[in-house]
Amino acid sequence: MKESEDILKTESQHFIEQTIEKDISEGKNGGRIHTRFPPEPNGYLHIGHAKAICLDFGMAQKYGGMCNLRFDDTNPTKEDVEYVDAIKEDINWLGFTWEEREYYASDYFGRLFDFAVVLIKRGLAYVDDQRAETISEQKGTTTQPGVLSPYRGRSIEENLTLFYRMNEGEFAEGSRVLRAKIDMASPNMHMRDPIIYRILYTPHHRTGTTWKVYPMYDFAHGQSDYFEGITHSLCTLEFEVHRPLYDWFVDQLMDSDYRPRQIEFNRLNLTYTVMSKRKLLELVKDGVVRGWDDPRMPTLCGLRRRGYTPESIRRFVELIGYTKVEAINDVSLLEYAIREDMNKRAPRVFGVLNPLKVIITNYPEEATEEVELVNNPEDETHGTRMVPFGRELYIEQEDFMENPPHKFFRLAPGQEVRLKGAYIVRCESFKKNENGEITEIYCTYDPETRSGGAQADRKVKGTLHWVSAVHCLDAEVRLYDRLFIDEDPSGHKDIDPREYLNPGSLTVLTGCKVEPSLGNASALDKFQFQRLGYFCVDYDSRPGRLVFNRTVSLKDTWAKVNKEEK
RNA sequence: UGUCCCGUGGUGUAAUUGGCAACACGUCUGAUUCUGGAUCAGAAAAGUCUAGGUUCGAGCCCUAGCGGGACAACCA
Repeated sequence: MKESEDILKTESQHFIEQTIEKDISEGKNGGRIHTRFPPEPNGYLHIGHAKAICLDFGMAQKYGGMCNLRFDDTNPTKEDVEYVDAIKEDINWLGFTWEEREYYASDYFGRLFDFAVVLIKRGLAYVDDQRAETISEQKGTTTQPGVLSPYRGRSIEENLTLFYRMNEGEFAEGSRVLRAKIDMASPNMHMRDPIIYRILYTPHHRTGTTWKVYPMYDFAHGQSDYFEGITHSLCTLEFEVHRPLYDWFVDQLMDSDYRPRQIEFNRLNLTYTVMSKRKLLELVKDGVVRGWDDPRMPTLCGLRRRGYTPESIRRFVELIGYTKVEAINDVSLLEYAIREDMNKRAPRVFGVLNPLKVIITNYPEEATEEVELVNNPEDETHGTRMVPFGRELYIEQEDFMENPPHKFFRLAPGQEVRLKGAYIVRCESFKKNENGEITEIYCTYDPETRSGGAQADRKVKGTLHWVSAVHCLDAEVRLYDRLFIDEDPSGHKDIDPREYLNPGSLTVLTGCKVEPSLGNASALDKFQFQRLGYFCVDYDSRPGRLVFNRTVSLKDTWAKVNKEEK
């Protein structure tokens, strides 16, 4: 019954899928689907871009189309090749490919220039000699129409000559621009004779000094879509008001039934972080974080270093969906996505973050043995491993209390716990130093309770992780917390998000102890430190000097109970 | 005193296009467990921003409000 219901239940589609399917059914563009992902190479990609990437490439995949990678490199003053390579690496890492279709808006500078000439010849573009401030003033306001530029009536010949001369380097930057002649009274500010070409002498990272004039975004994007045969140009909501202009240029360009259309969706916002490239750049420049790939950054390289997998990011994007509602998504959903992924895949290991020495007084002095531990209880195929056990061990400081509260299931004087995979031990006594800090715990073990042994089924409340003191490896562990203490740090007018920085966003722990099997782990290897969370080997890690990043903690209901009782 | 976009449990989304408001996360129970994790079973939680209208029937269509956002870069 339930199964048939599931089958009958039509899979729900978001509004972009619905639009695309409608276009297909109406036979638009011959039923062809072609999208593009168009980053500007002026910074690193962040998880907001991942949302766009999943859509652009995802729609192409789903509807048997193609997705181009196109660098929107129309502003040489802000762009650099450094970013081109990083962007490509991140897209590939996420699991998408543009095959051989790697394009640049700068590839179209010639065609764009020719198109501008066509517009001039049709009387639809003119050279304006006024300064930026004057043009801006004449634009009017959102409630008042603009005034016409005194240069608006120039002859076609004069416009043509001036535009060519602009590109020959005869005029200073800022002295002249080319504008489309549309409507200075339009309620849409973008239609009030938008600037389409400006003079720039900064060399371009790909075209060098070939060009002295560069097209503006609005004069490059739709046209590039058109040149590439893009059918669905998906972008974020803030470009909604640009759409009439996009369409206006396409109208001038069209010479067949083919036409690209722009569809806008909501940008990704995450709680407790900032997402704009500018603000992220400030964090890097100010040294608030260690770089673009700092594990606290929402950049893809940062998330990668933190231990996030491409699968978890794609899953998160799938969970939040695409709408036109401006929402702020909870980071805890992103954390859910990585936990869900790692739970199935990450090998379980023992790591002790804040070690406390335990001595098993009735265990033979020099003896050592190996116990067998399951690598992943969620997946038998991961097998088992042998972990050394001995008389002296380390457990977590948190796992012992001299005066335990009610319902504390761990070690305390007279209380019993299981050391996972090994024996049940009872705390008999402990030692304190002159500061009153507990330095050593003395336990006895019950040899019959070894896992798999005669008394193994004896029930105790708690199970602890541990490492053997003589065998374990030292490690540094970096714990991360949210970068900001405010849910929406950039959502307050006139307040700099940096006012809300979390001073405790990074905690570096040294002298942590991990089991010996971790000795040859390499960068980005991922593990579950049992009872603690998911951890990932950092790029800084070296044999003999291991460094781990905590990706995310395990859900900790004990911590919650504790907090509530406080 | 403009134009455009958007208002559905705490959060994010869905509702077969006008037919009993569903799913996920989170929360709370209980079972189970050699991870206080995971897993399994169950529960609470919105009557769809407001007021009208059309209709047998409105989250969906219409009107008017209210609230939020985008737009006046030689940025993208």
